Parts: sequence; structure tokens; C-alpha cells
Amino acid sequence: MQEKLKNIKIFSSLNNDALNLLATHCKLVNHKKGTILIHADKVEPYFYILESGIARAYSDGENQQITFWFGQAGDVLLSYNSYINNNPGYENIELLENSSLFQIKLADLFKLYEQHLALANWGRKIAERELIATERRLIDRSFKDATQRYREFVNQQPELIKTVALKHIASYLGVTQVTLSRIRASYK
Amino acid sequence: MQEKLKNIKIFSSLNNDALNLLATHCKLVNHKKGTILIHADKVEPYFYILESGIARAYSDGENQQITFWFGQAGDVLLSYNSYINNNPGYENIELLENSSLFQIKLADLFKLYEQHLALANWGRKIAERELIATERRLIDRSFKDATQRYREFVNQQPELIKTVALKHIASYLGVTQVTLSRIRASYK
DNA sequence: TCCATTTTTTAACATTTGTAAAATGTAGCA
DNA sequence: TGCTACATTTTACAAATGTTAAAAAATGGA
Repeated sequence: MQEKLKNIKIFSSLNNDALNLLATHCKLVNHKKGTILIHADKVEPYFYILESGIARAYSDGENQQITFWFGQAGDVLLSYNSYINNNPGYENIELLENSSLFQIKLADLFKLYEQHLALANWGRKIAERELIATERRLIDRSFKDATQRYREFVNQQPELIKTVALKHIASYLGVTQVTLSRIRASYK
Repeated sequence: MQEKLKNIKIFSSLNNDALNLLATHCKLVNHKKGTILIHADKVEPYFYILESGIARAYSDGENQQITFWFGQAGDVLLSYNSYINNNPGYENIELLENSSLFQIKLADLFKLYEQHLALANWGRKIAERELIATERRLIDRSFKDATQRYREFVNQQPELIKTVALKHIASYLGVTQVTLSRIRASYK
């Protein structure tokens, strides 16, 4: 298991000791496209790290679903709200492709955080990086129009454009699917 | 210094040992309204915790400034981008009122993170909470219209509405100041 | 108090984006 | 192939928001 973990970028900052410890709590699982791994209305007992596949996090509204995050190989799938506040939240996570994932019990992760310095700092850095990325997207909603945001998404996430349904990308970019269609049409 | 720190909510999860350690690196400073504590184009050597006062984080664009965060007593003032990537970023932090702040060297914080388990977990939780708040705001940009976002801001941040310039609140809510004026006018 | 500056509001108009519905395209399967 | 379900695009119209400029109101200092 350690060998497999080593190939995942997110673990590269961990020393062997921490990696081995994490590996003892890791189980490699496979799930099919369409599986909802994290449910907004439940306190989920696990978190996951994508070995291969694609995922999206989304929030349910009255008339629509907003996709606010995409995950690819190496990314952590975790409901931060459920994890921090220990109650159900706003995040669902769905697999958009057949995927293989490292599954770890959140209870185990909590214990490790309280026992192991390197892992606590590893968890800190994951949250900090995610925070920067989210903050930038929030700022981009004001600075850039939908066309610019789409162009940059295409450049920076070419794999996602190929495989993910446009309705998900539209809500990720903060527009309706009709608007996204119009943007795409203006480039032909 | 420990006594003063104890009164700040963000330290409440820390045990005495951790609190004392942090206190030895803390300096209480005062700055006037208008002071820019964190500059986007510099790697800032300090981070701050607001004891009293109000701050905003903003990003500069060609024609505009986007305020993406407000800080009040107990909040951490920190450029995560500069802190994590060790290079200048997109975040400026300005004081909107005369403020008193605990000042700590980032270099000291880094050392403490690598040495002290409770502090590493403390830093992790701060980032995680900030992440949730930012993620929710991003989602709200899609689910709620500007009027709803303004109403909720008024309800949840009554102190800020009283003291902060409306132009900053407008960009925080993701609209122009003209639009915010229209929203406000429709309530009279 | 008065003046200068800044902030906020108002107005008119342009543009973008949303909504609803229909048309078209696509993929899987009997 | 033809059927079905679903995804995407297109159209017409409505609503929200942006832009620019000017007026009004508020603020801070001499």
C-alpha cells in the first residue's frame, strides 16, 4: 500500500514514517461512475483520495445543483463541513467516472492528527491550498466575465472539458448552461 | 500577554502550554485606520490577530478593487498565498479602523508548527474554517441574487454595515456600487 | 463654519445573463 | 435500425446588472 501511496502527489511531502502510518489505515476501493460517495444530509465516516477517476462536489438548491469543485487523481474527497462541525452540510460528492480511491476512516484521521506532527501539518497544508484556490475563484467571479472564466478553464483543465458534462462546468463557472452554450458558440 | 490572548476566541481551543508558547512570540501593536498591513506585492514577514478594529482583504484589478474578506476582533490577518507559496500574491489587507493587533513573525509560526502538535492542529482548523466560509460564499453567488446576499449580510454582519464603506461591501457581495445603491433604495 | 474631498445615490441607456420552450444531437440498448 | 433518455444548442423575450455621468449627501480638516 505504501508503494501505491508514494505515487500520489499529495503524499510527496510526507516522510516514510507518516506515509506508513497512513497506509495502515488505507483501503483501496473501486466505485462506478455515478456513485455518490459523500451525501450532504449525512455525517460521512470516510474520506477518500482519488487514485484515478474524476469527481465533483455539488450543492443542492431548490431548482438547481451547483458544482463548486472538481477532483482528479491525487485530490482529496472530503466534506469539510461535516468533518469540522460534525454535522451534515451542503456538500455532495459524486464520481463522474469509474474511479479507484484510497478510503480512510475520518475517525482514524482525527486520531492521527492528534498524535502525529507531520500528519497534522500535512492536513493543514491541504486545507490551506484548497483555501487559496477557492478564494481565487471567488475573486475571479468579480474580475473576469463568464467568457474569460470559460477560456481559462479550457486552458487549465483540458481533461475536464473533454469528459465532464457541460451543465456541471456551467455551474462551476457561475453561469447557466444556456449562457455557456452562447459563449461556446461565439468561438466557432 | 497570555491573559490578553485568553480573551480571544480563536485561542480558546489551545491548551495553556500552547498558549504560553505562542505568547512568547506575540507583540501587541497599534495601527491607524488606513494602514495597509499586508501588501500583495511583498512577502510579508508577519501575521496578525485582531484584538480590536476592522480589516478588509482586497485584490487589485485594472479598474477596480475587489474586497473578498472582512476581519473583526479575533480574526487572523494573513496572506495565505504569500505564506504557503512564499511569494507575493493577490492579497492586500487594510485596516478600516484604528486597531490593536497581536503581531507574530511568520518564521516563528512556521517553527512552532513543526515543533508543536497542538499548534499545528490549531493552524489546520483555522484554515479549514476559513475554507468552509469561502466555499459557502462562492456557492451563494450562484444560489442567491444580490438582494438576498445583501439582506443576509445586513443580518449577519450588523457591525460591518454600520462602519464599512458601501463600496467595499458592494464588491464583497459581487456587485457594483450602483447596483448596491439600487438594492438599498428598494427597501425604503 | 466653510471648503474640499469623498461617498452615495440617482438617472438613462447598453449589455449581459436568465428563463422557458423547442429543436437538435448523442449514446445506449432492445 | 429505431426507440428512449438525456445533453446541448438555439430562439425569443424578460429581468438583472453594468456603464457613464451627474447630482446629492456625508465627511473631515482648516
